[in-house]
Amino acid sequence: MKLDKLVGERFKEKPSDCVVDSHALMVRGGYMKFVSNGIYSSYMPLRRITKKIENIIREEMDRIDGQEVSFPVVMPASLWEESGRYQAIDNSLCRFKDRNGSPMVLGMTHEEAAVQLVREYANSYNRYPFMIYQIQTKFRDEARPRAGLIRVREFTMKDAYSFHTSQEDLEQYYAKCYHAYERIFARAGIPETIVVESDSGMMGGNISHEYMLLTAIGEDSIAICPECGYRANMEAAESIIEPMHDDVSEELAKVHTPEMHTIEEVCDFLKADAKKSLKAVVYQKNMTDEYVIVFIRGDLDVNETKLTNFLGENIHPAVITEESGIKAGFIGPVNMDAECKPLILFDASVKGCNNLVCGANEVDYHFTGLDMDREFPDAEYHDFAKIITGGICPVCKKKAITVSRGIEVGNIFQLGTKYTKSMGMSYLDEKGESHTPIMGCYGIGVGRLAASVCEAHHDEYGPIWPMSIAPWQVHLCCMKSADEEAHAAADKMYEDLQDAGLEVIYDDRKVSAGFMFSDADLLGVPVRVIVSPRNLKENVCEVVTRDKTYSAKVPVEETVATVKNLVNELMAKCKAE
RNA sequence: CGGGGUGUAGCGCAGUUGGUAGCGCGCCUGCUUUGGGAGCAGGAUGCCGGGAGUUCGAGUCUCUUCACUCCGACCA
Repeated sequence: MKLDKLVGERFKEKPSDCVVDSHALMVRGGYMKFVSNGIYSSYMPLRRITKKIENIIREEMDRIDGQEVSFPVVMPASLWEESGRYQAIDNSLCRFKDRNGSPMVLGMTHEEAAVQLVREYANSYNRYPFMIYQIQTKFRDEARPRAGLIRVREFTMKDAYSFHTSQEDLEQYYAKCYHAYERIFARAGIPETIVVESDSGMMGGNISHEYMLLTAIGEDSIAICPECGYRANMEAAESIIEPMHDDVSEELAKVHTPEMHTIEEVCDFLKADAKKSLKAVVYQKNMTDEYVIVFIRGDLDVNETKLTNFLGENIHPAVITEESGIKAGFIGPVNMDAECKPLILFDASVKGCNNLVCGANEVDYHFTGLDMDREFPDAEYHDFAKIITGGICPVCKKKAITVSRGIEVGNIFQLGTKYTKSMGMSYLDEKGESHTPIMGCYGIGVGRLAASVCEAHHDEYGPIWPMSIAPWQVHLCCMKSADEEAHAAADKMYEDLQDAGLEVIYDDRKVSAGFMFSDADLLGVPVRVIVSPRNLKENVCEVVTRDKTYSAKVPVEETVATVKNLVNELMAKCKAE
């Protein structure tokens, strides 16, 4: 490919709406163009990258006996009504009507389509297990797309669905997929991706894992224990708190705390540690608006995922009205008799604590000396707290937890029978008895993976693509192309490199060296070959790598072989273990 | 969904008390250049996001609407 005709503009200035490096570099490098909120078109360099990623995924899915299929982007609402998700999912599911007025949806995930595809076929135990997958466009009407390709509304995803006749069989296959995923990320150039336990969220099911690339710009928080290797998404990480119990339990006493609403204000005023306070966090159930108050230690935060899972329904931060009787800022468990009859829950962090500060349910008053065991001997405690850095590891019990940010580049779920059951899929076993098959599902966002690799491997000048997914393998620069001899030599080099089976992007524009090199940096091609009159005088070409770890002057006639070896070497670095 | 911010040339931005629409980069022409985003000369490019209003006159003031964006909530 000649660079002078490559569609898409590279430019110097960082677009003002780019806040993460991968986004800025991919826009500046002519990889993609904004179309609408969370919707992008790709130019050739990005398309070549995603194609290579897709092929790596394909190879690894095929290795574990995946069968590539294709599901529709547009599906009738009736299919989603079968699983109950047409009603259950919020407006991130795009709904519309066709010309006949029939309700339709845009596929945001394809469990329903997968079951629909195989439910008649897979009616006998001897057809199991099997896995089907596709690499295709999804549309999710996300509330807040951000960070370029990291979070978009329309994107390409590999989604796979496996079907099994027993939990053991699912687990066996799940383990295979687990390793296939590790191979995919290693081959795509981010072997540092880690696996964490996760909350399975709206997908239903039990066990699930997320593949995380740790980076400060990540959207997820991950709890990691360096002592024992425990890793979990913060949403799923159990929070263990040592009870704060003083030897002497003070009396419960009401104190005047004028105009003090926040934990900080009250604790400052009473010269108490936030850890010795009881904070009330108020939510409302989405369906009924019923109030839910969680009492938690003052320095901790509520993990809303845990709360949602406990309640079995969705919640939102409460709108506290006059009529509810709740005295915002002065809420406490003692004398709680608000008119709205809130559901009262206690987080495990306050279990066994005494001498706590809490609201008195009376404006401008708090209690001191709250003793949970004395005041609420029958209270039940549950884990609602967000795990914190320095927290106790749920596995090895050491106080070693660190919380880091990460991008979720892939996930795997043990779905169970949620979709097969609701959609009436069954098979006959060897005794002729009917059973519901068990499913697993496995996703990877292709564009997000490309952006993640860029995020992990770039410098201030541009991406540094791993050889396995680089848009081209070799970037050939002809300096001073007005010089006929140099231009002719570069043209020949272009032919020779291509004849050797290499993917070459060739820049013979009559532009300054700085301009040419800046464009090359933005394209991030791993190997660069420079032909110039100066080099030709010595009968050499310069061969350098984008990551600056290799630089050599090579005799012209040896250049192709040298480059070929270098490409192979760099490709070998992108191998799975 | 809650709270901020921004909409002026392809991109980045300036535009004062309301009075002829500007700068840098990029683009086009020519000449000179050429090893890390070159120089000179000339040139093209605007419904000042949309609508309504105030005014002799609106990029500027008022109202309204849309879009984008950041923080938070949500996220198979």
